[in-house]
Amino acid sequence: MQPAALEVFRTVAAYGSITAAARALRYTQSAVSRQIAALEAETGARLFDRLPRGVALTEQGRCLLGHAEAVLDRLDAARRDLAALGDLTAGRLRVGAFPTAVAALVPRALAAFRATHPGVALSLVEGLTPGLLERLSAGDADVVVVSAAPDRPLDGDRFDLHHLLDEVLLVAVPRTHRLARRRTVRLRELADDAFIAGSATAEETLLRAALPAGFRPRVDIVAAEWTGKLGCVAAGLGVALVPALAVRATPPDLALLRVHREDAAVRRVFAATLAGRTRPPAVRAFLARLDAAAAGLR
Amino acid sequence: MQPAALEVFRTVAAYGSITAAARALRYTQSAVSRQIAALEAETGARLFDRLPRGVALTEQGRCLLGHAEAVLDRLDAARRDLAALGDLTAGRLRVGAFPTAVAALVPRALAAFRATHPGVALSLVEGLTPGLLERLSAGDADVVVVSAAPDRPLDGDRFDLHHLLDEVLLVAVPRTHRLARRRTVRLRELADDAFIAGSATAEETLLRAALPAGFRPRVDIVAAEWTGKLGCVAAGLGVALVPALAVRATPPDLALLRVHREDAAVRRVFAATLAGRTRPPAVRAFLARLDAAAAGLR
DNA sequence: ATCAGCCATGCGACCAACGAATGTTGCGCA
DNA sequence: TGCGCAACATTCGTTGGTCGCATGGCTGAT
Repeated sequence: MQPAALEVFRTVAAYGSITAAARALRYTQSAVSRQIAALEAETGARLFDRLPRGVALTEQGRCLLGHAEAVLDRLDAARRDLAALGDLTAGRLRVGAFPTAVAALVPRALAAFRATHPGVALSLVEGLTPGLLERLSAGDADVVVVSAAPDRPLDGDRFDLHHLLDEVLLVAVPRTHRLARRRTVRLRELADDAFIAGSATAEETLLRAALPAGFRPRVDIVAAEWTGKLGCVAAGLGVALVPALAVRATPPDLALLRVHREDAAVRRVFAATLAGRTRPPAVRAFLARLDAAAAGLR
Repeated sequence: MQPAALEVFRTVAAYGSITAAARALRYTQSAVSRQIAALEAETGARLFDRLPRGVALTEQGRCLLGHAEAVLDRLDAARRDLAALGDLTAGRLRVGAFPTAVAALVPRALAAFRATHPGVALSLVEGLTPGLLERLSAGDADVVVVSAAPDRPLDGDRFDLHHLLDEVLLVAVPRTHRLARRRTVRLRELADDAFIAGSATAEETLLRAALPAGFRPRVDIVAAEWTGKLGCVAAGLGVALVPALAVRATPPDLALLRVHREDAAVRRVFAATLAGRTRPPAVRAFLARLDAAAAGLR
């Protein structure tokens, strides 16, 4: 029941002649004759009636023909699908990323990926680093973009980590602020400024951890959304801490200043895949897009 | 892409281990390892990630697995179907027969066939001999029951003819008829009797041809159906010619007499299949039932 | 540090399938 | 009726693929 034999069988059935099929397949007549004989021996059924001019399918031959064509078609489909997976004209890519990466980095990479590989089905889930790595381990994601503080590195044994960039912390100030022309500030220079905090959880878990232990900003206003937060800053109500990845472009009515690296521990951003697993072609191509997007944001 | 390789692939995927799959398949580990390697070379894709403990499917491996299982399942289905066709637990049988054969002979054979092979789908079409042979040639019937006068034999080159019986001509007479106790009559003994003819066409084409040239029966009544015809005979309105195959059993109120063989040319009844074609198992089995049914009617 | 488990690979042997040539059968033509 | 042709079957020698056996490299556990 080898596919080669089924192909021979199908051709003989189509031509109604062993000799003609042999010509078409560029085999000798004896080879085709023996292939058919072997198939008949294996199935225990006579598949062709030998007529004076050629051969004709028997009932059992017609029965097998349908199955044979289905099998050969399915094998072709398998080859096509595998090739499509290889050259990225089909397939899927399941990406996970932490919230601020979803703001600009990952969407840009996804857009570039889709532009060149429109056949690949994309999906994106947002989550926090531990949950994302859990998804990756469970096989529910192909690649996840995660972050880690330098003093708490990720498990390099379980994951292959592809370093994308180091996230810097920015301070958004009004254009009229006294430090608006500076490129870098120390946090102690902002000790007297009013801080506009973001949503409780994100602010607590992400930014607070990044700040040095001694610094306690004075919080006057809490704004849940980034737009509202930056709006408050632009209106002169105070200043705000912003992860660099959260801003797609510098708004015209405020200034973004880097926090001095000694004041804010940068978070390292990686693309993670399962260790020991070969990265599917789609993942490899997406990593290249992520690199480009990260370079644009650096 | 040989089925054996796909089977190995499926087993390795199921066990997650080349060694375990080899044990299950009663192969050596090296054979399985090389089968997988060959499959990867053929597809141009890495199908498994080699882990410290066993192997794990890659994305492309999962893609192939679905196709491989479909192919293997279909091959199993093909084997089952062929076996079923061989042992008559499945398949179909398309029978054709001329009208009087449909009265008793063919239905009895079909009933016996169905009793032992309930899985085979049966179909029966009624027709005249030329049309039936046309159907057979066109592949629209598997076996046809046909009749022929001895002086006009069927084309033995195009058809394999299996002789079932010779149809005798009967005369139906009332129980009170002067010849009712006889077993055989000469037609000239009925020269003064009134004949009840059947439907015009059937009577003309079938019976008239069977009668000797010199005999002209006196026709008083025409009755289209067999039941009405025999009813008229029972009522004493006359006598009627009846092909033996048209009567399932002797009605209680009339007598059936054989016409002397010199007076009526018997029609030979055959089961015909295409010459040079091997008879499918269902046809062979049905021919045996036809033989038995014919023996019962002889 | 040694051991055990797992996969990859080199080697020799075997079997299956191929091509070339020949045999067999049935049809068509002179 | 005999011959030639066309198509399928069969035999023989060769070749390539696949198996078992053995070995080696690697990793995690005792």
